[in-house]
Amino acid sequence: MFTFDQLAGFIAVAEELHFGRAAERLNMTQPPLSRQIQKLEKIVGAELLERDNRKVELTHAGQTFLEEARRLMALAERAPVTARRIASGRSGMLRIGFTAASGFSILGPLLEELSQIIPDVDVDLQELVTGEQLNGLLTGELDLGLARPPFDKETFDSHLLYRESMVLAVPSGHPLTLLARDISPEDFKEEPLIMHSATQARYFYDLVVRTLPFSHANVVHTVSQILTMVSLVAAKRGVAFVPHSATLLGIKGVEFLPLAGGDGEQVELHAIWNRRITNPALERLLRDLEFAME
Amino acid sequence: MFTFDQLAGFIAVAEELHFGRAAERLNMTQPPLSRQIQKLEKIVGAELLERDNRKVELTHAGQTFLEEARRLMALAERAPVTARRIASGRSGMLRIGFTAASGFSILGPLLEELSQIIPDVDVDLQELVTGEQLNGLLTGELDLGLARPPFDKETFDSHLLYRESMVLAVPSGHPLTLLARDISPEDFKEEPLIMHSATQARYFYDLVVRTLPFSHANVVHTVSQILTMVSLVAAKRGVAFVPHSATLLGIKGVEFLPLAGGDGEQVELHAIWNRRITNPALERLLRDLEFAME
DNA sequence: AAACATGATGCCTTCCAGGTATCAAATGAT
DNA sequence: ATCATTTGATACCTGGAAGGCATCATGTTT
Repeated sequence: MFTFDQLAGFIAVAEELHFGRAAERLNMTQPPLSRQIQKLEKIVGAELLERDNRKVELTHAGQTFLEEARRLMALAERAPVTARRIASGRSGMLRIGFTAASGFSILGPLLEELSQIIPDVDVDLQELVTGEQLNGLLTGELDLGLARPPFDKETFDSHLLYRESMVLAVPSGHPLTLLARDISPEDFKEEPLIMHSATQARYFYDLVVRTLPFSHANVVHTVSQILTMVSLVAAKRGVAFVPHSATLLGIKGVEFLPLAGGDGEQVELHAIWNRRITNPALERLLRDLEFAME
Repeated sequence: MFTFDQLAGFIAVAEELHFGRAAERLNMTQPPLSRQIQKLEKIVGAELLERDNRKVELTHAGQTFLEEARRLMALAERAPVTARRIASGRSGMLRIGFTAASGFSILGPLLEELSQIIPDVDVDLQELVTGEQLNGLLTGELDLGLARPPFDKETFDSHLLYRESMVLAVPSGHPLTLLARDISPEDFKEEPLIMHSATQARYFYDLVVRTLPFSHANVVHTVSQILTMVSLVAAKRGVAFVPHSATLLGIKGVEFLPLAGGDGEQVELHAIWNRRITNPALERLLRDLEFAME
């Protein structure tokens, strides 16, 4: 195999059509350059330059080999640059998982911010429930998750992105909309309830069970996605507890009523990542976002 | 700049994920391979492989650098093959000039033959009068010409491709078409004549002047292209001497009558090339066609 | 705890690339 | 015609780099 030095030598001679000047350009003397070209021609197996004692000319084979040589040199010069960009996190690919509910609120601004901080990084988005995200982070299929607790603090590091209160979604025209005050547990104890799945939407389920007194007897549906929930409310199947950002969905036929109390029923969205970071783009992102990395 | 050996070493390690096995594959021992990779990483300016004492893994930068390295190696392996193909004339580009008249007869079969002998050679065709072809052959803008004498036998070598007789083109229904014998000079001494240009179509002009007695007083048009000539005949502007292959033009309203005599009025088409051949594709073509190369 | 696996390091030798001096051949000037 | 000039090729030498062998360092397995 030939060497890059030989290629550079050939390109210089092909451009100067003069061994002496080419050698000067390469900061070397003429004799080794002559030998370089001879060796290259031997390796390539074809005469590339036609030279008599007065002038140097490219052969036809030399003309096309010159193109290939230039392409090789360009590629060889670009490759380390690309590698360094990726190592520094300025380029590459970031795979982000998000829960459907996080899409309403934080995803848009976050992507906007990403394109400012790491503009050359491709972002791959996947809608996944929290459990699947954690799994992806473990296997390395995911770099960053936008999900809700609980998760293993040993394995994962996180940053609280967003905290919002729960509201009660009711069909338009429902009697409760006439109340001029926040909703209390008393108000919905008779209402048919659309509830979160205990397995698929464990975070919401746990939160509601923990902070809002309600009767399981009232539960008429069990679903895992906020969007489904709000749609069912619009269809007058019952009322539901949803995060405040669900108001952004813009579904007609639903109204959202504040809940009295105010503290315990707050839901959190975290950015979560594996403490064993291998993706330089993620590293750079976290550094630039100044997330605490305890 | 890194070397191809370093790239090959990196590719082997990246594929085996094991220095020992990679070294074996490369027919070398493990220590120099380790150093090779270290040097490559230093040159590239990024960690490409993450290695502890138990396993080897590609970093993100390493993954993309691996692709670039493979591309480089593939390109480097292909380049000499292409160069050799061109040097041997099995590939490349052949620029052929032809006169309009030669296009009727020989060009089709010749191109057919070219695609058999040198299938990977691109053929660039240009319609040029003989003088322009000779000029192109001198400057190297043309590799082969299909033209008519005269030309300098010192500079150019040639091969007679085709010899055909001249015929008289007359409008359909012309009285001469009723003759049951070949045409003699007597027959057209009163006919209006469409003549070849003395400068632009010197070969035909000289030939006609030399071999066919006619009166300049009868000349009604002077043109340089056979096609124009035949079209004017069809428009009943007169009669014209054209090579036999003009019958292949398929222009309606024209008939072609044989001329008595038979020998002197033959026209020749030659393949002509510069004796200083630089294009390997031409060299190969001539060899394979078994043209005499005195 | 001992044996094993695996990548890194130290040291030696060989080989190759580059430098200097010079040659060979063709051109051009006196 | 001869001599100086130009320019690529060759001869010979030297320094550095790459590869091999032996060994180390460290983590895993039995």
